[in-house]
Amino acid sequence: MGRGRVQLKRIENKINRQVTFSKRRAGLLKKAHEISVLCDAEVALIVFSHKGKLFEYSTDSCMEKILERYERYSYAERQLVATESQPQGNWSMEYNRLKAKVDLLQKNHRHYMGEDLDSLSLKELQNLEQQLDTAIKHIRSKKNHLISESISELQRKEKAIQEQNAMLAKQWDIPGRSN
Amino acid sequence: MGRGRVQLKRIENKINRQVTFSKRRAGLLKKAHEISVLCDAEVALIVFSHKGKLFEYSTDSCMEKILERYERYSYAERQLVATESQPQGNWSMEYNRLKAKVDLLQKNHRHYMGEDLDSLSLKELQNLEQQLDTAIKHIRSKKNHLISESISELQRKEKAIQEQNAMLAKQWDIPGRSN
DNA sequence: AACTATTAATAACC
DNA sequence: TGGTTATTAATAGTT
Repeated sequence: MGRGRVQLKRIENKINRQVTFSKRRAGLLKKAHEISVLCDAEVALIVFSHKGKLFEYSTDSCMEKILERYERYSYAERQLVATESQPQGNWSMEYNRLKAKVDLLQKNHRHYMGEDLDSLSLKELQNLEQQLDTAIKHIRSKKNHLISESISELQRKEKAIQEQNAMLAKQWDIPGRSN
Repeated sequence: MGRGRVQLKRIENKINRQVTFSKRRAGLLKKAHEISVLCDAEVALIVFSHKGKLFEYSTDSCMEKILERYERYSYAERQLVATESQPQGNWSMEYNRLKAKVDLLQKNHRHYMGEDLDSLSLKELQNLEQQLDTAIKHIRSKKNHLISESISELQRKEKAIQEQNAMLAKQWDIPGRSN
């Protein structure tokens, strides 16, 4: 949508790239905001320019909450990445980062325990409820699976014992009773 | 860019909102990808639908790296504030202690999400179920409280408006009509 | 899921 | 950067 089509490849001209970045960035942030409002969606957008400058948009200016929610969806993978090596450079910074993470997790955990709910909005409560509902379904299904497994295990044992009993009875029957 | 302008406000029609979400989401992801390629930028985009479904785009499909870069960026600012209570002695030890704590919390959290249940015994599953049951009761009660609060707030407003209407009606009635 | 009349975004230019 | 304009791209309403 400009004078002439554009190939989807890195713009080599530096000036041109910078100008396009600036314009498209504005457009992208605008569209992110629009879908967020129009469709009642929660959006987090992070853009690092080629030079490393940060631009961001998040619904209700609440990036951390959205990232936290995102992490809920992908913890299993995140763990592998996050448990990598130790910090190279600034210990103090990395320490604070971890500490903040612990705080976040603890706060989140309290929510999952049904505690400290005062800070949550109705929407957030509904999300939490739905999440817990799903979790409890998984847990019940797992539990029932375990129970039915142990029942069939017991049944198998019972059957084996019965067969053994029958065998034993036979051993007594054959030479024994005749009426 | 469609037949007629569109107001920047939540689309109330549910079907319409869903369709618009689907279309705009595709557009947004496309634009995110384009700016990423054209301008050699690093982009992370997270979208939760109204119903809570997750959609995402990230440059080189590497969301975690970008989020970590983001956190490094934004924690760097908080660093100034957070430079209080830090460990006195062995950084490495303290760091590992915290890291272990994070791992534990994350593992625990997954259980609360109904994930990674294989390692749990029947007894543990039952405890977890009971815990979640309690939590969900608290959450529902909090939610209902919020809802009923907002209902009585609305009723109060309604009443006030009705009174105002009555007043206005009176002002017109008294000097006006004689039949 | 397609279609198309419109609007919106933006590439090139200044 | 910031503004203008010719074009293309996105999409709202419709089928």
